[in-house]
Amino acid sequence: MDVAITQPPLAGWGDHARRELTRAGHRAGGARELVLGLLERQACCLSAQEIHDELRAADGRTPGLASVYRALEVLTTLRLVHRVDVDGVACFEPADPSGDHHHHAICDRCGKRDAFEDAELERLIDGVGDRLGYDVGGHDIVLRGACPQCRAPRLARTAS
Amino acid sequence: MDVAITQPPLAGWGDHARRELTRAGHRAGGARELVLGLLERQACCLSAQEIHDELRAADGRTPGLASVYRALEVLTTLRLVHRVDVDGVACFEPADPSGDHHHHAICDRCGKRDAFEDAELERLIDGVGDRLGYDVGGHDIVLRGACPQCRAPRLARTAS
DNA sequence: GTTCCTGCAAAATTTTTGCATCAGT
DNA sequence: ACTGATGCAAAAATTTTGCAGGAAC
Repeated sequence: MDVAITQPPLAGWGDHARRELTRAGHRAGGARELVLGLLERQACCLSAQEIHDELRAADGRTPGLASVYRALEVLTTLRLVHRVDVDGVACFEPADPSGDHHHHAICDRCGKRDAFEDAELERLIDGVGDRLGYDVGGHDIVLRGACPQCRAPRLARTAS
Repeated sequence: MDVAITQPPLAGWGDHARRELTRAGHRAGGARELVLGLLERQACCLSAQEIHDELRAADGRTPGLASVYRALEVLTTLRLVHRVDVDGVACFEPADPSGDHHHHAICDRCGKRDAFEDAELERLIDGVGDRLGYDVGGHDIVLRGACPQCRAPRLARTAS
């Protein structure tokens, strides 16, 4: 199988991120730690608003939305999280320290976001960058369509 | 060469789009025609604001920004233009009636947007969709990095 | 003469910034 | 104590919507 569906949260990412934040001279504030702690438990990307809502639902203490954005900005700048544009809104997810990364398939119908990775795809993309003469720093791939669950009903209907 | 850099505007796209608009029961208003006419001459994607500014610079008559958005919405719905998210803002470009499409490389430094296509990449992406069980309706690939022009100076400096 | 299209303004959404205050080192 | 981090509110940027008037068919 060439395509792996990445499910589990990234092991050790949280501590790695905390170390890097300290190393970059950042203090351990409450809001950023909450954002970090949430991302740490997350398999796939979340928007700033979703992070804010999740934190409000989970803890009683909710950081301000602005602090969520500021935390995400710092984390993105330090390349500890990746920013992904999903349908016009920015989503964020832990970045694998090893450099591995995945891409996303987003369901048109239910909004579900799946992650996948494919080594051959990465190789091909690198080749494209080279041939374009670009010094490629990163890339994003987004598939849009109907996820297996959402497409199933109409497959069944068609088959009947 | 596997990678083609798509440069020239899409021949015949404008007329195709006008036909499709008529067929869908849309009237030939002034604002949409201006947007269409600009996109027709464009090689790569433009944001709504860029379209608005270009039209103001070119013609004396400038359609309202809202009309630009409305025109783009209609064109996108009819699949006559593709919408691409570039760094958080929506950009639009003519969609090839043949179904061919390209992707983008965006320069971190100068903001230049290049287009490229790669048949093998398309095949691979299709395969990924299949293996995920998605009924893939579309996909976007964006490369970010330094374009040949912007990376050249620092290559020269490194070499000296 | 309908009905759609357009422009303007207002609203909604998403993200950023200013500033006073609080907290970490 | 010093300086960064936070919360709140205001501002900015982007996109959508309401409505009255104008244009296409």
